[in-house]
Amino acid sequence: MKNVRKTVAKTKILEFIQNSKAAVAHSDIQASLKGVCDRVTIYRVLERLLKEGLIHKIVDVDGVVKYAACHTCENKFHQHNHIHFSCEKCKKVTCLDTIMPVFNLPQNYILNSVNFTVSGFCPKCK
Amino acid sequence: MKNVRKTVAKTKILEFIQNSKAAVAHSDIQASLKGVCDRVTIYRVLERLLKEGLIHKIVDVDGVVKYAACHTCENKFHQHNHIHFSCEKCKKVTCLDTIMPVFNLPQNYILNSVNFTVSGFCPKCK
DNA sequence: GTAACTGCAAAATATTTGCATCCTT
DNA sequence: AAGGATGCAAATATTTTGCAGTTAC
Repeated sequence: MKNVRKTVAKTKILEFIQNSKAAVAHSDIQASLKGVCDRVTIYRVLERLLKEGLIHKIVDVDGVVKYAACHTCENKFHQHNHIHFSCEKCKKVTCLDTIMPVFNLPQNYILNSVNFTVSGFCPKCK
Repeated sequence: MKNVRKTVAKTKILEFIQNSKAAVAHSDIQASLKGVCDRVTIYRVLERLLKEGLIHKIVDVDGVVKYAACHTCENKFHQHNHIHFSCEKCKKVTCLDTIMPVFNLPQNYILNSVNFTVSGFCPKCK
């Protein structure tokens, strides 16, 4: 088992993600932590945070990769089958923890994980 | 209104997509049409096919962009709120036209489009 | 002290743009 | 003939990798 270390970069990046109401892209982090750490370090820290289960990764409708804190995840059990809402105007991606889509896969398909993204206008932009 | 032309590249690319059971990536098309047309042409043709509503674009769980024919779309009305299934073993993405997830957005959110991707194992790989 | 982490350079990928030329209508 | 489509070169963007030096524990 790999040792997990607490570093400045990791702390700052995690704080930034946790303090953001919407999911953030690599470029958002880079802009916010200008001078604090390298582009590459951000990629590597994000990878670790994902592996440690502190954040989750969202690929939004446009193919932009974003990250959000795992507020709703209890410990090891990641419950990511909620919907991510992507606003077409302000471009913000938010996790709609409150609703959960209902569906059944056809026979013989085995479900592992779910990535639901819907887009439209958020309450502020509508 | 822009004029729409029928060209060799366009015909071949559309055929290839329509004959594929799973959604295809740019690289799949390129591999299949080696020598027939340029990388850049493929990008541009895909753009046109999208605009003309003959194919639709899927960003899969890994962020890979894929394209599939619009079998289920009647003319102008694109009904893309079906689920895309991404197999973790064979990496194929298929459209599950038969099922439709049920959900309700929280108040004041306006829904425009939907992108549902689930992953796991397809019947062949399970 | 050791293994994890970081920064910098560079490679690998993916996508876009400009422009001269070719082809469909 | 005219304007859309294509090929090639090159720019841009995004992510990954290698490696030497630094830091957390």
